Amino acid sequence: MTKNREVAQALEEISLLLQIEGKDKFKSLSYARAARSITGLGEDIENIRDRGELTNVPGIGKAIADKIESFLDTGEIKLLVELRERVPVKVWELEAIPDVGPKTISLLYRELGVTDLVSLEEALDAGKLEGLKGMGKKTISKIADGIKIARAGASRTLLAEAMPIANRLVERLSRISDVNQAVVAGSLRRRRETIGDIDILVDASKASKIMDAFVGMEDIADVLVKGPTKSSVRTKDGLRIDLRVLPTESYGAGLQYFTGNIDHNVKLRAIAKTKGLLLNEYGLFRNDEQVAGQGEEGIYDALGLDYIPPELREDMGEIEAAQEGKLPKLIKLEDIRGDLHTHTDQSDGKNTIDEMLDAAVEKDYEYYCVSDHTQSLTIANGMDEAHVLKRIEEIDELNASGRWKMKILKGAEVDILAHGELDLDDSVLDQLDIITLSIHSRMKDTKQVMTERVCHALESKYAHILGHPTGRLLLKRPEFEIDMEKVFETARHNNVVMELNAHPQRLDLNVGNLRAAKRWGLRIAINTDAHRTGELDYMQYGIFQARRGWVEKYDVINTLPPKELMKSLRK
DNA sequence: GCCGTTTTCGGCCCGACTGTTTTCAGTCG
Repeated sequence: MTKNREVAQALEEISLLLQIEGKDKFKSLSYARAARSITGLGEDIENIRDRGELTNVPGIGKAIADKIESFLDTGEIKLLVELRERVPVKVWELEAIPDVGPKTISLLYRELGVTDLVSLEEALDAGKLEGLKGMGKKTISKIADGIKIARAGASRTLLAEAMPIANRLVERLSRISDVNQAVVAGSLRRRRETIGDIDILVDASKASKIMDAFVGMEDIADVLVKGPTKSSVRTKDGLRIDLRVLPTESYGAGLQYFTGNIDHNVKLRAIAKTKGLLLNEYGLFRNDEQVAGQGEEGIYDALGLDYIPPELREDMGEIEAAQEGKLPKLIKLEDIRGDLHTHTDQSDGKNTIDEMLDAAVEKDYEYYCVSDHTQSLTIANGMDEAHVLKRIEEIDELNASGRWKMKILKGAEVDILAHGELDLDDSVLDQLDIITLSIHSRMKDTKQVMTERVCHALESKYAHILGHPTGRLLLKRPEFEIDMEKVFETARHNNVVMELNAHPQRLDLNVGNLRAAKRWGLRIAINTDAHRTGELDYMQYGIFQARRGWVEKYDVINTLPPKELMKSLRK
């Protein structure tokens, strides 16, 4: 996956440099489009290249595919090298300044020789920006302020951190009189793993009053934009919030437009055009007559598309599927019948088994698997064989007691050791209901070693589920190097289920891997990995991620009734 | 450079806001 980021960055840089050169606008847009597409892939671009399917990726044609291959083979793209020579500007630094784009960068470079933040600062201090075309006092001071923001770097926020903040905002806005409804839009509504800002849409006829209330809220550090229908602020903790107000008759169109993503919207508007229609945030229009717009459904319908759930709106095939009536029936939270990966205070969890079970019953689960860590994970107080056997006895007694109206399953999260051996003796593994295998050590193994190690573990007859298969921690630790296609193939042969770990910092598998797992005919287990009672709520984030990965109810084993669940795990 | 319900050429989403301008260019989403 690190390669995906590198390729996307290279293409994005080409796009920016082409824009700075100001030659062919559409060519530069193509590179940007391709870069966004790769960013949204999830799946390893190297695997796609190996299958010879690069040009199947939306926005990638022959020319860009060749450049990607060149980058993967040599680490270079000739065009990029040449562009950097012609325009030796550190685009990433300058582009990060708010309100500074290609035209401004071009002007600053051509007129003043500015190539990075340091030389820009020097030019500012020397008063050299004054007198340049379009550079008034306000623009110059904006640039000066923007340098600090560029230095701080773009920050992203976990979905699970942003969602409560956004919900509180929506609630506050809803309470303003004249507001009919307020709702979260943007990447938050698409349930992306991390978000860059919070987008909120308000349905109201009198916008100005709402704008005043919005920018006047506590915790607002800066007002970035304020107009009659649209405002942006930055909160004291650095989060950007965009607010758009639209009247009721445009609410659906506004929601559609504001949910995005850009490529999804662009394609929809192009389809509208072919039908002699105009689509914007006010509605879908034939000449001046509004054909649809109060609800989102009406817009998709009028464009000849099935309704596309927000989580799929990334132009990754969903529009074509909607045209053909082939959209997946996405899984829902209510479909889940139990949690198969949870911890207690017997290893590194914070609550007792009784407390966890009480919390699980609250969720109306039909089964619940207790799966604490095993011995080699000493830092998590992992259990040895004797401890696991004691736990097995205990759970048998709990089940016999009938105190909880659900089946308590005996499990363990068994460490995969250095060469793919399992961290418990077979005689003990044999007595467990569900065994989840996980990597917690040697995460810097080479791709080949890691792949062999995991695949060897999956070949064990005790391998039921592969836990958090790529080991990533969002915004913190990248996925470890591993050939997921090999892993999927081995899992397929050995009837091993892939976990979608629902912890908001993991969401592991990612979207591309979920779709790839589906292609392999693999089944998924959506598990919270809860270490305390409240974390059982993480299931909703797993469902969000599953939906983004086009996962349906029948793909997921913990939607099955208890008997069928156990049957499905048999070797 | 990409792409196809105008299909291998000729298009390429659409509008809000800002600052600097006297009507618009640049940026952003």
